Amino acid sequence: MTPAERNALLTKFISERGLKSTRQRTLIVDTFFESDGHFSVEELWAKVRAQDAKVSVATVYRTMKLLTEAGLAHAQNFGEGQARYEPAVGRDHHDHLICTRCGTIVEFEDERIEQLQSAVARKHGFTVTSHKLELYGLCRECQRSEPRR
Amino acid sequence: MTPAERNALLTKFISERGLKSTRQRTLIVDTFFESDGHFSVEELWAKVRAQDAKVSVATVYRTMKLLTEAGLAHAQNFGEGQARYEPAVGRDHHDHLICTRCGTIVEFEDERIEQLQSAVARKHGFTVTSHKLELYGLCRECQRSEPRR
DNA sequence: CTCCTTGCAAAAACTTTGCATTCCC
DNA sequence: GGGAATGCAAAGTTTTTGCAAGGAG
Repeated sequence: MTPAERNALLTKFISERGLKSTRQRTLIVDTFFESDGHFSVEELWAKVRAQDAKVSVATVYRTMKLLTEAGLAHAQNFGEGQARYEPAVGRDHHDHLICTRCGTIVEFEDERIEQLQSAVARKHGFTVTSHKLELYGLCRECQRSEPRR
Repeated sequence: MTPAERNALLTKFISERGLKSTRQRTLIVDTFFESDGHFSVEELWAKVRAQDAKVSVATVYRTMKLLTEAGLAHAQNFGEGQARYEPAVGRDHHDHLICTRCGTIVEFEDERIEQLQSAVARKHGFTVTSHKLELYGLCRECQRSEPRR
């Protein structure tokens, strides 16, 4: 999805709710979508402050909450004690492979797994609205540099 | 696995490391394994304090960390901002179906999903050591009592 | 006796909130 | 001008840690 399309969605969301578009908001949102990855609030804050040193963490938290409510970002919890956000719109659903040594996160998707998940849920009478699949291990590089001991 | 078997593992772990078996430790461990479920530290602490009012949270945290290192418990992070622990040994691996309305947690396992996960990891050069699969939605009861609007 | 463990309270890490001020529209 | 957003600092949460006192082996 293009920045223009994303901005259209955001503008709509903001105007529908009587919210306002501010310098900080714009900066945070642009920074977040610029390089898509998986940001912690702290990392995002660092990037934002590089452009405007006076933006407070609170504003970053508030903006990410807003983006999440607008459906433009998803909060992921990889068990590090702090949430990570990732862009959410215009991207296919995907899951994560996480290297426990270097922290690399690889995204993947597998239609067959999704289907099996639906089947399992159905069997238990559940209606599934979302899911989270994370595989933890060592990436190729870390397997090399950290030989079995 | 029987309490006896579990205790054997724990005793081994403790003696191997020069640790000690204390009243509090025993109480917390027994309470944790007694009714297997998914406890937050706070819930576990409440149960423990019902038997010994003077046990501190810190001890519960320290004991659960110990159990985790010993491989007898696993920390799960369902994104509530606080971790939940579940017994880990002598049970087959399983994943979770979580009702987002009433909080019910159903465990399931599916060999085919596991196989597909391995295949995906291999394709990306990862060696997987663990994984987490959670399906979020409404359980049968909550679908009934919360009709579509 | 030794040194591990505990309780307590303080500290840490992450996130939210209250309030006066500033800024959109 | 008026309501919304910001910055700041204070407060909340959850978890960890330092230290003196107590306890297991």
